[in-house]
Amino acid sequence: MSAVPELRITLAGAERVVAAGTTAGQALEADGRTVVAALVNGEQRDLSHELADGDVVEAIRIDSEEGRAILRHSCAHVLAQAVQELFPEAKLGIGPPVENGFYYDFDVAEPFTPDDLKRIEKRMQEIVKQGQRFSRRAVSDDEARAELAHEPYKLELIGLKGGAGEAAEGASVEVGAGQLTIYDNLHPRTGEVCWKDLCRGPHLPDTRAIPAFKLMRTAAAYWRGSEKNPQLQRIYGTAWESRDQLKSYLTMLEEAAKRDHRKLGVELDLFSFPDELGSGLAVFHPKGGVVRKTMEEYSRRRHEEAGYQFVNTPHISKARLFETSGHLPNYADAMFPPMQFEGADYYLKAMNCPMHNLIYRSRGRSYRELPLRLFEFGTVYRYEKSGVVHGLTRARGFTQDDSHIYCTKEQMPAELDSLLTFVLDLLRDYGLSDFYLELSTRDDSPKFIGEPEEWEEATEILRQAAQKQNLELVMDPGGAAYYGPKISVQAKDAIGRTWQMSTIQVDFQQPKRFELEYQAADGSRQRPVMIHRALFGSIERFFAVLLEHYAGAFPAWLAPVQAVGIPIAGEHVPYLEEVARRLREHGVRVEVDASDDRMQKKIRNAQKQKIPFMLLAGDDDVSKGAISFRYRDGSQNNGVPVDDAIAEILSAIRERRQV
RNA sequence: GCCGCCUUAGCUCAGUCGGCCAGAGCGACGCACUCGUAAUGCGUAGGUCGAGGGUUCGAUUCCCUCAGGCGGCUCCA
Repeated sequence: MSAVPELRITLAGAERVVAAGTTAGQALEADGRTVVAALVNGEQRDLSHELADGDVVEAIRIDSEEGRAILRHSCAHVLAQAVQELFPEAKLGIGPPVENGFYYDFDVAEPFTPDDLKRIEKRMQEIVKQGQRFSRRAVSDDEARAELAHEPYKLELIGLKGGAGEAAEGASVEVGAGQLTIYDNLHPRTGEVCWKDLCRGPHLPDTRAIPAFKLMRTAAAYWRGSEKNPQLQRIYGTAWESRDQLKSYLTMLEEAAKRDHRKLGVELDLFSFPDELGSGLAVFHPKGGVVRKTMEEYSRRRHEEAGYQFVNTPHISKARLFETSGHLPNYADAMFPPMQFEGADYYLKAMNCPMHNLIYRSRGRSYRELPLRLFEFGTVYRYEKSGVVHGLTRARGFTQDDSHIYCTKEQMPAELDSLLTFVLDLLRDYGLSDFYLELSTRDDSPKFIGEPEEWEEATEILRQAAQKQNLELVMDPGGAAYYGPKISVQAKDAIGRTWQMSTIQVDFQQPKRFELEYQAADGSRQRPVMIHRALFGSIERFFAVLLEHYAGAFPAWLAPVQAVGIPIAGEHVPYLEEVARRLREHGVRVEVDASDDRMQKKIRNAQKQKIPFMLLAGDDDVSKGAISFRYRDGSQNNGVPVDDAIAEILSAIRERRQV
């Protein structure tokens, strides 16, 4: 034993010997600005964490995902401190980091105003500038209770310790499973405790290590995520490792706002939500209608090729059908209330499957018919609560490209496999290319019905089908439909947001409830398995996703107006009309702008309408039997012979190419 | 459904600390202009200031209720 005991540690992969009492920060030679925390034996620790013999230490940089989360969490503390200084009666909820930012929940008598937010942000800046130290201190449960006697929500969390996963989304950052800790914010010179919070950590070394943050908005949120609990006032903020990063995040938000489908829908005259119809009910205008028609026609063709049969079903039905399907007992409150007449209750349909089951059942079925694939663009109506309606992505009336596949259990693996491939291929044709898959399974919630063995079997088959696609597979326990597990295809759009697109669900329940049967080769009667599958999810939602993905600049095959003729002067209109006539013969959606606007204005208008091809013609073009292209990016291709121009447009449309 | 904010012309937005005929730009319509790659000029029409109720001598403005929208929460078969 030497006088100064030594520790053997592994630092960034290399063996090292350091003096006892060395902190993670010292070992890493961390500046506390770029390296803000440490990973010790796989656990996140403060830089001030004292190392033990055998520890494996790695740096956490502020510009890593983990580092940003720590930064944001620390920033949430600063927010809470500022709020409690300005509103001493505010009680603390939880304050975790979230994607791109953080929030903190407070119980206050009055909701925060935009003005309050400004004051809070200003106070936060002062705290950041002051450079208060985050200091960790272990406490017993009883000590914590005594110190936090005036914080009822924190006391509740202490009581839930260990079951933190169930306490609330994000509560695990307050209380981990083991020892409770409190973080004190210490004044940089006096060392006096300015503020403290129950927290598992880790944190930045001090508040000055927060390079850039901004408070974003306020909102109410239920305590511990349950509508039975009181609502707290939540403040959302964002924080980044540099001012530039903050700025580019804010720019990204602006870009996202610009391509919001609700805004583009008005600007491009695609659809609207007349108040007279009611919330969540859209009408498609001619330009939106033609995009939709094109999407549907292509989908129909592909389904035909893939062996689907087309069916049609009505929009309302007697209650009995939805009792049989199990929807009414389980999901009555998501359906519009019934209409009564002729002594019966009629419901607007909220799903197509029960009606497809009736088609299956309309006569005896042979194993030779399976897999039987029924397809319908089926419009459904769901009573979405008033606060959740959101443009076309969350509507009360929408059309599913819905199909139900009836097959034998043995056919299921092959069917699911080809189904997933079909779905992904089709999505790629619409221009989405970045996917991952999510497998939603049951948990022990009572909402899931059916035998656990059936669930396991179906889940396993889905998992295998998913793994064959060589895509990332994310598990979603508890996210299944009540009747069976599902795979959903999540697609990333042009600015990196993910959207749930197609879902594929296995259902053992409805075949039982509807007593669906087929006659097997051996003459016995067997029960088919049912696979629910919507590719777009809903046409309206898919429309919105594509609209945002392309920021309104649809590829030529989908664009409402594919080409517009722009005469240099009025005398060139007949020439362009002739070009347009020839294009129309090939089914191209083309207009000639014969208005008395100036040519430059016509270009501007076409540009704003995001029309793929502008066809200009003046004397030069007319004399050569040519036209001049202007594309959406502003580039030109002048004097192109009309035949070549037509060929170029047709090939872009045929190949579904973005131009 | 819950919390907060919002609703003025087709669109985007001024304005009214309660008071004469409520404004602009874009768009629409009309006239002139006929122009080579993102806005020609002039003129005209267009609003029971989201709906209903209340306070007031007087309400677009203040209060209440409802509808619709936005941001969250909860929910999303």
